[in-house]
Amino acid sequence: MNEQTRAVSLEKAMNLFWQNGYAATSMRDLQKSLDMRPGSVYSAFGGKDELYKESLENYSMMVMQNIQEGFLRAKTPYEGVLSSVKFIIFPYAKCPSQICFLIKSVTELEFCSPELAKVALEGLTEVRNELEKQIFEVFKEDAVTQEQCKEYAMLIQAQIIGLKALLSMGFSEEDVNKAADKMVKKVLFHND
Amino acid sequence: MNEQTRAVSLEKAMNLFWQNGYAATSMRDLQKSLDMRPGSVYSAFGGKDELYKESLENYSMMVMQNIQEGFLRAKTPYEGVLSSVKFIIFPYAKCPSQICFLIKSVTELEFCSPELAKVALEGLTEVRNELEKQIFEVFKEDAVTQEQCKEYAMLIQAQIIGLKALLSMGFSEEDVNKAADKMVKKVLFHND
DNA sequence: GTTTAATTTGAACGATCGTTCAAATCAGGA
DNA sequence: TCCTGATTTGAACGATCGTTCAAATTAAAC
Repeated sequence: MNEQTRAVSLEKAMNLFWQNGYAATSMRDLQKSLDMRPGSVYSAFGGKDELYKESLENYSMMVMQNIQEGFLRAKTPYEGVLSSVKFIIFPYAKCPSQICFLIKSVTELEFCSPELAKVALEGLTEVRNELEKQIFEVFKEDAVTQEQCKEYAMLIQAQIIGLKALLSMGFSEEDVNKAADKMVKKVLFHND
Repeated sequence: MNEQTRAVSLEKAMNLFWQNGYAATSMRDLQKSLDMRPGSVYSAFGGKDELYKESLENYSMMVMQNIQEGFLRAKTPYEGVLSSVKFIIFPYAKCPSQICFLIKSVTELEFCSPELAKVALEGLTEVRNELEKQIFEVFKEDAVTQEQCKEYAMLIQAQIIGLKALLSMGFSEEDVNKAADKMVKKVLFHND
């Protein structure tokens, strides 16, 4: 199996896991979606756990790449942070789930398979660290400590998770989008 | 099976489902935890889906009862809202998971079994409506519309979900507790 | 104490799970 | 064209899944 088709297959596996979760996605579902026979899947990716792990890493990489590029494209650091938040909340058109794959994984697997949950947690930390760096740029000319930016990043990440949950609960993209603007501003600029 | 022991069994089932999720909790796990034979479980609760549904309803009831009582005990409406938020974030000592059972259910089941997800969504709506009522009391003497309170309730619920996620991500109760105070205040009082 | 109704038991069912591996197929060099 | 090593195939394995139901046990009524 060449590298190109492997990447396409991994994308498909990720989408299936993302939508249905670890336990509810069977190897047979994956075999069907990837159009591969059992043995081929095992030879290309190892077992279910390994495939899930790669899916998580693939997701993290995708998010990191997009928020880094989005930040560079933005006119101001603040707009950059906002674009990162917006990308994670509204990643792309045909998303298999409104919930971030990493959070969904931690939620499902924190007790059943801590090793996989740990991989998801590492992804969340990576993203949060990137947000922290971006937030630091917003306050570059002010006297805002790294520690403060770390706290902001934590709060922004919590906002993202909460706002995405609103989408799963049926609130409109418009409502959530407005709420995102409002909450990011409140976190970063209303400190009394 | 009498009513008392049935309630105890339901509590145990809820805790198991809450911790491990729907798919990763087998009927055999439940049979062991409830110390009941397969047939007895089916006769008392029906199948797995019905038992899960009852667990969700039991959770919603427990949360509703606690936030209603907490609000009544509070000295001011604002402290009442805060106590509701705090109860959902830090419900009780030996909680099977940091994530709210309702959100965990929606996350896991929104695609695999929409009927169960719908029950969880109804629970979330019920809680949000109670929060809205409580928030309305905070602004009783100001000119704040029902519509505005509805939006606040939505945002507060998003905060709760995000902050609880921070706990699963390893942040300390102390950090999350401080963040909760801060965010509730920002949502309710910083409108510019 | 006997009979009847209600409840509990646990072996068993068919389906599906993740995984394996001998056999079939394919690709490239001689 | 034949050989050889790599890849792909899919039937099959044992384990476990949710669920059933005849039989055993318990409770209630007389």
